[in-house]
Amino acid sequence: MENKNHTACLKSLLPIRDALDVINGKWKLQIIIAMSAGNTRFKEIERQIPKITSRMLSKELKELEINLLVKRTVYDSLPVTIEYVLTPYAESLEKVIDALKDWGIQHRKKMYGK
Amino acid sequence: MENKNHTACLKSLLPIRDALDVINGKWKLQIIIAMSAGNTRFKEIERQIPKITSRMLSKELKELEINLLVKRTVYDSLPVTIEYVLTPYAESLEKVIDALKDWGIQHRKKMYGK
DNA sequence: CGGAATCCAATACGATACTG
DNA sequence: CAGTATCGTATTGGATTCCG
Repeated sequence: MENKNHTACLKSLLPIRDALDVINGKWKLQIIIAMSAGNTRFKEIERQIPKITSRMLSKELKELEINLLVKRTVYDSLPVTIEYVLTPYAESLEKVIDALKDWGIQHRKKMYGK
Repeated sequence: MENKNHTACLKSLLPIRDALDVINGKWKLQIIIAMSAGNTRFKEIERQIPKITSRMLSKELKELEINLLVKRTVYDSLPVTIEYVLTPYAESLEKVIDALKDWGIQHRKKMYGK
């Protein structure tokens, strides 16, 4: 970081905020994880995530859908069923998530001893 | 992400939250950028960041110091001067920041067209 | 089942004034 | 200069109830 110039760094603030907004919040990553484990139905996902409320799950799924990470499909069965699946695009987050995880792991060691 | 198992993903949530907590918020990265440009004094940093208040700068600098990213030094000059510098440890954030920036850039293209 | 509506609590952030 | 104190606002998340 120190070897980059100021204006170049400033310009990168916007995309960084974009990225943070997408994955931040208390539930987004937990939802992605629950879905990556194969859960596709609203109630299924809800059961996988302790303490989440239907209100928050609904809200977060909408945001993930807007950001093209989740696809929502309504099936015309009786009763109608609704399926949530991660899009292939969601895999592009992997590098970001891994970077955060790696840094988080070593930071925790540094802060609280290994 | 899809090819990892659920419990392994769940375990990574804690370090990810650690990392996000450190860099999240409206000002943290702006402060780091201002400091990486060579600003070391409180008022200097404040001037580099439009709209930040002394209250927020003070609060965020404390948190960055707690997380070992910033070193605060009091010099016994007259009047006393105080210097803030990024620690070498702060450079370890580079990979995280770059990953966020890269994803953010391509996400913005995907969402709003190139 | 898959939510929406309403209300409430906590936290983040801002404005302003002031201090050693 | 380098902050602190106080207050107000805004955004976020939670609890509960209800609906087709």
